[in-house]
Amino acid sequence: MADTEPPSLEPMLRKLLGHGKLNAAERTATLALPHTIRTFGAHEYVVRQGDVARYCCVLLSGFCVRQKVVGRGARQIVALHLNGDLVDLQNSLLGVADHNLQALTVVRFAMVPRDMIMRMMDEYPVVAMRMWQDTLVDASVGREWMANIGRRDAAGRVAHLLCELGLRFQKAGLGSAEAFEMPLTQEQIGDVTGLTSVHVNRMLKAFERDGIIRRSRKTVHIDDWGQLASIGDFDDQYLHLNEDKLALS
Amino acid sequence: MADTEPPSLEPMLRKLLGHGKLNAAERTATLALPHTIRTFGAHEYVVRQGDVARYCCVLLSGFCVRQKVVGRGARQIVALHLNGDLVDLQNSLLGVADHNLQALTVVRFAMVPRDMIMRMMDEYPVVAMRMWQDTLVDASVGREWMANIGRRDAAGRVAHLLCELGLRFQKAGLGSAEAFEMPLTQEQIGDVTGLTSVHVNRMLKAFERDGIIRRSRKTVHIDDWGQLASIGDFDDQYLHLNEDKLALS
DNA sequence: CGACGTGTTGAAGGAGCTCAATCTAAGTGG
DNA sequence: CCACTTAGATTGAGCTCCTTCAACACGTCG
Repeated sequence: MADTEPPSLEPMLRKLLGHGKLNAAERTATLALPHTIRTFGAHEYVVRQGDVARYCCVLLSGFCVRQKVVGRGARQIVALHLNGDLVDLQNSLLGVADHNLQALTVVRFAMVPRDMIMRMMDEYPVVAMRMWQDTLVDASVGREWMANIGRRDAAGRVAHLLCELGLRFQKAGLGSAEAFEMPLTQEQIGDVTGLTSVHVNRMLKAFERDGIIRRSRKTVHIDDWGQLASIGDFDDQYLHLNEDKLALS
Repeated sequence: MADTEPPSLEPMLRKLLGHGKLNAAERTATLALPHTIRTFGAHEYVVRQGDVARYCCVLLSGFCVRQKVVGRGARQIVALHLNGDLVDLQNSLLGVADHNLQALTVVRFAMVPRDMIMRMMDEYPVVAMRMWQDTLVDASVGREWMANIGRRDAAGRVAHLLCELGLRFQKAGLGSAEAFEMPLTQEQIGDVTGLTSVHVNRMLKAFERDGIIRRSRKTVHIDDWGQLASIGDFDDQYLHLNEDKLALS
């Protein structure tokens, strides 16, 4: 289980460096965090609502979502994670998970025990700060999704999501902003945007008809980014991709 | 301006203690955080999207909301803050505000410079941890709102919000769960729930007709909590009100 | 090859929106 | 103290965007 020889946590370090500087000692300590590697199958639940969370999961490969189930079965996806994301710091620091964590594809995690995060906090406050910032970016994305679901029409919601995916995939090295492999089914796109799969389909077809996107297999090509961004009222500021880190030491 | 004689930050300390223990030194250091007191009028913007955030605001009295404006004018309220809340740690740690902070009523803040939070982080990691936890609870509420907006019908959304307000007001000492003063106009309730003010009105009237709630002036009485919670599919877990703090030292 | 998950399409209905008028309460200035 | 103003609440009518239901197509994988 324990598998610490290769620098498994390198994707996490890269993510944290995206939020600001870390000195050599901090970088070393980050990579040295004890962890185990675990694999989950597609559709498998990694954490269930109500579980006591003992691990912070660093996503090494694959895709997973955080989601809540309301009333009788309807599902809302509240976050989408890819490559290098620190998943479930949220839950693990609050003790009891208030939502589910589910794998979309086969997924590989580096599981870091919560206690180790706490110790890191004490010894390397700056590293903790970077982790904190990461959860804040998550929250920022969440706020944008809220606005997306609450105040845009169906076309806007889907367009906005496509733009976001493009940029995030590019950043994660999984494609370009204009061409990437869609990890979500149309039903899952609906669960992100608060729509039905049927209506998501109609929106996608409409974009395709209008020459804004093209699809082949699972690949999405965004041919007219400008128009898609306009329909989705998309402004990437909320992703905090290119923050001026200087402000934060 | 500087007004450090009375323990202005006491509400913040109380909030942080809600997330876990702090020792005497940590409590003292928290109360000793340098800050200035500022008052804002109703409807005034405290922070605007795009602003460089230099302060973390502790809400001493009044109500404020965090909100985003999409496309041409539609507004989505992404968080509601009352008494003692640490507002805008989110923004202040990320540098550039990705949303607006607006006062609903006359509002008094203790403004703590961001640098002081950063220093606190170094010297008292446990205090920083409690602040982090606070932002995580904010995020948890945000996720529930997302599910509310995306996957419940209009009656459910409004009912859910009323239940949440009741519990939060009770916790903040501003009323009981069954009777509190509504700080939001129906239009603002719409901006929280992704509905129009007209439809919010119809939902409230329906609840009143069915004997679930009563309203007089701005006061809301919840007469049938069970039914309201059922309509809103309400489960207070996401508010993390009574967490088992023992888990976190 | 057959089955299941996913995507696609049509038709019909309804939940919530838009527009607009009216009503109420709480100021505000004279 | 009262006329006037204004923000917010209330109500109705019509409409539309999105859902629901249902059928069918496609492709991938056993």
